[in-house]
Amino acid sequence: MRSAKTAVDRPALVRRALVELVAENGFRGTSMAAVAERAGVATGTAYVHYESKDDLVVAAYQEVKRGLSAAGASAITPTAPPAERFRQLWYAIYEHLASDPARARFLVQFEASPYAAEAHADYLAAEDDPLLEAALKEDMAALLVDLPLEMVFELGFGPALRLATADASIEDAVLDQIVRSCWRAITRE
Amino acid sequence: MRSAKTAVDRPALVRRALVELVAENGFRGTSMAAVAERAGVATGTAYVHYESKDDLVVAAYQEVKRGLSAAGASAITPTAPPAERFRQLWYAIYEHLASDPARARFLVQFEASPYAAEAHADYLAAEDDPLLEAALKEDMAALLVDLPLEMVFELGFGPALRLATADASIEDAVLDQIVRSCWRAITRE
DNA sequence: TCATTATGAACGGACATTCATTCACCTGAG
DNA sequence: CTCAGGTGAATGAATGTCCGTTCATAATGA
Repeated sequence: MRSAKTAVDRPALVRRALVELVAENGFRGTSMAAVAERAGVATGTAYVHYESKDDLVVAAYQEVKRGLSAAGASAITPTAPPAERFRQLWYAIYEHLASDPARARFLVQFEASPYAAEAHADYLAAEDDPLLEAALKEDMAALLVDLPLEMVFELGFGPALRLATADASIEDAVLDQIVRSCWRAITRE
Repeated sequence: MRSAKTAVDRPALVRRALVELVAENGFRGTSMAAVAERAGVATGTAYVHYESKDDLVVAAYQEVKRGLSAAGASAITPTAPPAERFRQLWYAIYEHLASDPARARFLVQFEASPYAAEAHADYLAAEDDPLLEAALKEDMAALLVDLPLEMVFELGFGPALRLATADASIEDAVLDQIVRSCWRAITRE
């Protein structure tokens, strides 16, 4: 607790190794043995901190999502008008992910997988994405298209996620245009 | 005995079973035994027609993609202006997938998976999406944003794919708005 | 010392793949 | 028309590998 040096956060190493390996090889291609090796830890260590592979996967997902929320929340000016808040959020999410594409690739695979269905249930029970949702709500809600919130997120932020998946960097002018298009996609006419 | 005409297309049954099971349970959750059972054939039958599970998965993907191209191609009026051709294509793709969400869910998972990387190589070698690409090219190309073709597809048609994943039907007015937003997303300002 | 965490060999089950055998259907000789 | 023989498809039990998980034991540190 005192010295920062001796304390190695092994659970964090394990989560990070999982995210990287899933990004590289998919869920089918990443074994717990490989995760442990990448994390520099013994096979059994992951099971000291996580009940099962699924448990670890969900924990890693939640960590990535929390990081995303934090990056988003710190970028928002609460007093800005909705379109501007959306732009701030969008950029923050894109840059957070693009600075570390492994997270983006992990997210894409997780959200396409049946893990997402399970995690979604827990999620709704525990209030969906408190930070991001709060940032969108209230005055913004009146402007939004009448679709399930899930689809609003997909249309609004899905492209940020998927663009961050690629290594190629994108010019700011093009990004600007894409952000505006995303905003138009989720906005009433 | 019946006429020889009654022959069942077992490879097609196997591909279809794979698509359904992957849509329901993901790649991790679908075994070849389960695929065979769903298809109503023996375990070994799949291996008469496909070298491996990967081979089957890729074959199923290509079939779904061909179906998509066909649906798109038959919906296009070659003489219509680009924006209108895009709209026709978008609707055709959306309706083709929404009429059978298993295909959409399979595609989403396939394209997020490491299978996609392999399949992509074969794809580029064998000319990328001949029908769709041709529909977009020429007079349309000049209007498009300067991004890799892959991203143009993602921005332009990704929402159609992901919307088709849900069971909830969407009002035409909303769809119309989304199509226009997709067009704006891939179009120069 | 005691409690907590780490270790990695070992276990059991699941899964992709194989293969010896059976089946369905055709061919053409009788 | 019949039927022996040939061909490829179909079968499903068997095989070997991989992988998630466990656990007896060791290290760590308070």
